[in-house]
Amino acid sequence: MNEDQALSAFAALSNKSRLSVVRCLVQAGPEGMTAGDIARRVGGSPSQTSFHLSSLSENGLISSERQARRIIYRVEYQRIGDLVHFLLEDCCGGNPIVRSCCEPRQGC
Amino acid sequence: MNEDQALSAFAALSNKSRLSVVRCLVQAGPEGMTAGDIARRVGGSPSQTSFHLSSLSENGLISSERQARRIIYRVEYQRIGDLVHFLLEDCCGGNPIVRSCCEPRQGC
DNA sequence: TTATCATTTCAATTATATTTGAAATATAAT
DNA sequence: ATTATATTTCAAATATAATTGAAATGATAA
Repeated sequence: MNEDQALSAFAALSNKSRLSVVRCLVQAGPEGMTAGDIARRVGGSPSQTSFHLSSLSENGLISSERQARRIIYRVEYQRIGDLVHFLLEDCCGGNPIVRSCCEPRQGC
Repeated sequence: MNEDQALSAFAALSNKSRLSVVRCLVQAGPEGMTAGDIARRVGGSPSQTSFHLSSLSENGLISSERQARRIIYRVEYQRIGDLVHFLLEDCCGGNPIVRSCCEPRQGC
């Protein structure tokens, strides 16, 4: 992941509705969730939610697949991992304080 | 770190100038860097840079200390670590793919 | 093939963020 | 005291992002 991609990914995650979408999809797991269900769950209008889903898709943080007339969205863990990696290595030079926050039980 | 703090931190890091500031301060190390030097380094006007430094400070991503007529800024690794932790645990539920990207050599 | 459902797209509005340059503040030097 | 340096603050202008509601698209069912 390069700098511009990281900047866009940070922008995508800096919006409350979009962060909710990501969390929804993490909860939903590998089956994913349809656009309509996501909209209902995060409490947004269809067009509003579609706008946010596009933003997350364009950044590769989620992916989509058409299934009949629904569109199913799924979280892309690898891409979020790439962002974490960018933050740790490219941005913070592998600093041990930051890296220690990746351990489950480490008081961060 | 709570959700609102994470949202603000993502917003802070989603700007090119501000991300440059953070990288500058990582390079500078524990001695930190004065506002003026940061401005010159990232190629921004004093007032513009001050605006971005405020944004990063308010989010706790950097800290400042007055030294005579200069103000020295330093990166707050712990806070960036907290954000990484939020992304890994609160947002992604400790997903192993994301967590594996914290390892230095793991192809992320 | 007409109607319905799920979603996206678009243009207009509203809201938020950033830049700009001048003025204000704070500290130090002459 | 006056001047110079370092930084911030402020208001105005500009740029970017988000919301809204109506219309368009795509897929299925009657």
